[in-house]
Amino acid sequence: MLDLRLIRNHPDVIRRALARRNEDFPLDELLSADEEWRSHLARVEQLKAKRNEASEAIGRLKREGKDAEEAIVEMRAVAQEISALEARVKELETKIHDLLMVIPNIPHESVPDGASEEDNVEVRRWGTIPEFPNGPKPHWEIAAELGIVDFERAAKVAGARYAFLRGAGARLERALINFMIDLHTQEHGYVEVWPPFIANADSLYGTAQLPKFGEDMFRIEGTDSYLIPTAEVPVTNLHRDEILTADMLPLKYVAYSACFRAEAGAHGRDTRGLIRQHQFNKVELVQFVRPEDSYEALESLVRDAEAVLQRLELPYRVVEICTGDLGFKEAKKYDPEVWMPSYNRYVEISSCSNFEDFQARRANIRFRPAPGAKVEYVHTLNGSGLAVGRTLAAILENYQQPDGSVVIPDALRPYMGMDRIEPPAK
RNA sequence: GGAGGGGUGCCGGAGUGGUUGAACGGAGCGGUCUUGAAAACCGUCGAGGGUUUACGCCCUCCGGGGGUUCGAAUCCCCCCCCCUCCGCCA
Repeated sequence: MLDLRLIRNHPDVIRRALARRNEDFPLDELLSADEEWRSHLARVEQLKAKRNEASEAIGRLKREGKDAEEAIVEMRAVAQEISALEARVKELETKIHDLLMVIPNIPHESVPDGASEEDNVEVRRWGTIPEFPNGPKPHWEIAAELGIVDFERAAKVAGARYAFLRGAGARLERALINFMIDLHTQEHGYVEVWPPFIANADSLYGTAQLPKFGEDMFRIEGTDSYLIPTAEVPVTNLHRDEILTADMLPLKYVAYSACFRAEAGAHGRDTRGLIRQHQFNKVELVQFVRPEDSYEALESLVRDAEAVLQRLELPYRVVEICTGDLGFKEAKKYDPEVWMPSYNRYVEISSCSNFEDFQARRANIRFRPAPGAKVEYVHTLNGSGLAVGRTLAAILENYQQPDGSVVIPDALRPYMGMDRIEPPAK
């Protein structure tokens, strides 16, 4: 959510932001609703002031045992006028609020202009792309031959876009989760939390999945709760409606969660393998920081995500997302992308964003900069560190061997208890 | 799921229709005292919004939403959450 006063006083700033995003938004409608709201509000408040004054006088008269009937009758009329005007005020407030909920965040000045993902900017590459003389096998073939992923039975049990991991596959998933969390807690200063995997509508408004993206989530029938699409939701909302003290910041959390995505509109994309599932595991990093620190925090957040790829010795690049590809709530975003041999390209495996105060305003997360000072909104950030299923796929593909086995990256061996996944004996 | 109790400011905790935005504590902030600190004492101290060049003025907020009333933290209705006991369950 943007600051209504910023919109009111600097509509040019908003207009430019919308243009950079190539986004249609009825800004003039919002501005005129705001103007009308304020003029009605002024009148209602005048009447209320009058009423308050009269009510106090009535109280005084009654205490003195005098007759107050005349004033009461007069105020009865005023009360009616107030409720009529107030209805209009509320209507306008609802309209303004609804519009504020769907106006996207302002891209940071440093975000490259662009129309689509074609215009995203690669900022760095790391690692060496492996060669496969006989061509790389896709991870779903490798997994099938190793007997570690079962899509068919998952389809029988749950449906399309679910997976059963088995044996070393299941263990690899679990090893990755533990490895990632340990790295972030022990070396990057994050506090581990284990969140609920269900969140209520208030939380989803707070982090801005709602109202615009309800279709992408699984709603629990008969409730206003949803399966979380990412741990970002519960972990950011951990501090909803709170005033933090300055010494708590920066506040850095790492959380494992299963993530659930209905993926409306994704039919036909990445239908094979582990890349796009309705349920997947993710280790998420979430930070609450002072506003002046948030861009520095974004850089270190990306480095924290990259560290996972480096430890696993997976080749990757980092892409800076352009204005046209930037998500609704993001002010700036970097996507680390891992090399996926069978795709012959880099594939998104993390997404690290600074939301500035966009989520903090919605979720009402504030802090007191100094004892006695006025409260301010914090800045929130988050990033995957990393998407576990995609990491597993990347390991299978990048570490595949000519004999059908898959070597386990060194960093993972203590967690796996093996240094190689062997194909079953025939 | 059933029964009972409860949700008040940064925290604790009063307050059941008329100067209560809220007593009293604590924390914080400013000051007196002190070489310094502690203690003591004095003062200050919620959030959001409208309006104003500004000082200020005004409105709203006591879990959320409706209602009654000239007037509601206080009365009525619905909902949510927390606690205790019972049931169920891992």
